[in-house]
Amino acid sequence: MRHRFDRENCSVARALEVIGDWWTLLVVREAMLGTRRFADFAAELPIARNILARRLNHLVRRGVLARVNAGTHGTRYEYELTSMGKDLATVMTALRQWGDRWVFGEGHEPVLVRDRRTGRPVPRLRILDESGAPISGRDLEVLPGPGAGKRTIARYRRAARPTSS
Amino acid sequence: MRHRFDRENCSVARALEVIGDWWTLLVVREAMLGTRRFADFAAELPIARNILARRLNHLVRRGVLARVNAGTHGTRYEYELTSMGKDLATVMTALRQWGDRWVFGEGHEPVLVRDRRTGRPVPRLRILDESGAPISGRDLEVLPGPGAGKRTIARYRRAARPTSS
DNA sequence: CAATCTGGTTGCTTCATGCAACCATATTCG
DNA sequence: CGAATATGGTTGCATGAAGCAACCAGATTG
Repeated sequence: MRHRFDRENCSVARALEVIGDWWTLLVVREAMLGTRRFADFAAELPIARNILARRLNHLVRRGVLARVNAGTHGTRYEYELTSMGKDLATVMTALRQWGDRWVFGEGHEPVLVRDRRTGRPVPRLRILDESGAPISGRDLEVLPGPGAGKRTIARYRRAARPTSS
Repeated sequence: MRHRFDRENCSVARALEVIGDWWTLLVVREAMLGTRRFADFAAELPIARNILARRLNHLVRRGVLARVNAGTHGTRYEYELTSMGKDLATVMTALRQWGDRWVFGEGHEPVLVRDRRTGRPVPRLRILDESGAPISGRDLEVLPGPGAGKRTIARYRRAARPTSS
């Protein structure tokens, strides 16, 4: 059976357990673009309908989407992003910018995201310190956090290796 | 057969084609923590060895990792991040912070990433404009970019919908 | 130069994904 | 109101991806 990251003590792994399945992040992307109904997701994405149903259910169960009743004469569902889902905007932006840069290349971006107020494109996300200055990769230090388990602690004791730049 | 995003005109989809497979991003995470050799990846991650081999090859072919010869009496390989790979730090940080916040919750982070110079944790990534002020989700506007195909353009003409907050 | 370690590959099994057909309920139209 | 159609799925089957264990060639060590 495919390995699950459900019990893994790592935020990246656990995040992937929620949004790491094939198609899942594209479903979220559609939701961010305003898609709300099953048929519209199915029309925008070349995804199999049974898989779409599974992904939507999964995202609802995990709290990324909410299923709201939109029927007038009975029940008819729509899907909307929760706060948890909207908060994926940062992940989505990071991923889009990485793809823009390394897959398509500057000047060949398929979509442009800009600030409606100024009309200027959204600048690249950067890892900044509290004063707003960039932190270089070499200055990033990884160590066990308050929720670390024994295994994590052992591992970081074993490896006082620098993260790559 | 599983659908491929190879020809999709969307940076998110194309980025997922590179790093979206099950396990792939955790392999990259290990590389960022300093792991370089097959056996060490295998020891840190509960991944099947044939899948690990496949992932490493895929990442090398796509330019995220480089395979360098580290043998003294013959060929022995190590894997190191390329610039393309190192640039995934932003994606990784966004994903880790999202998992920290929504899966583990504040104060229960399994690992802490901090600025070596100050000892302070890395603040949350934010979508900022050029002057450093946060851009609200409501102010993000999505439109076809210079590399947009006909389908993308038609789609955005059809849908002048706001992105969610 | 024999023993062992490294870095995989191969074969088999099980699960995830894709495709097409089907179906119950909601909605619309005459 | 009743018939026609659209919506939002589910089910069954085929194929490919991931897990497991055994195996193997070349590199390294004693």
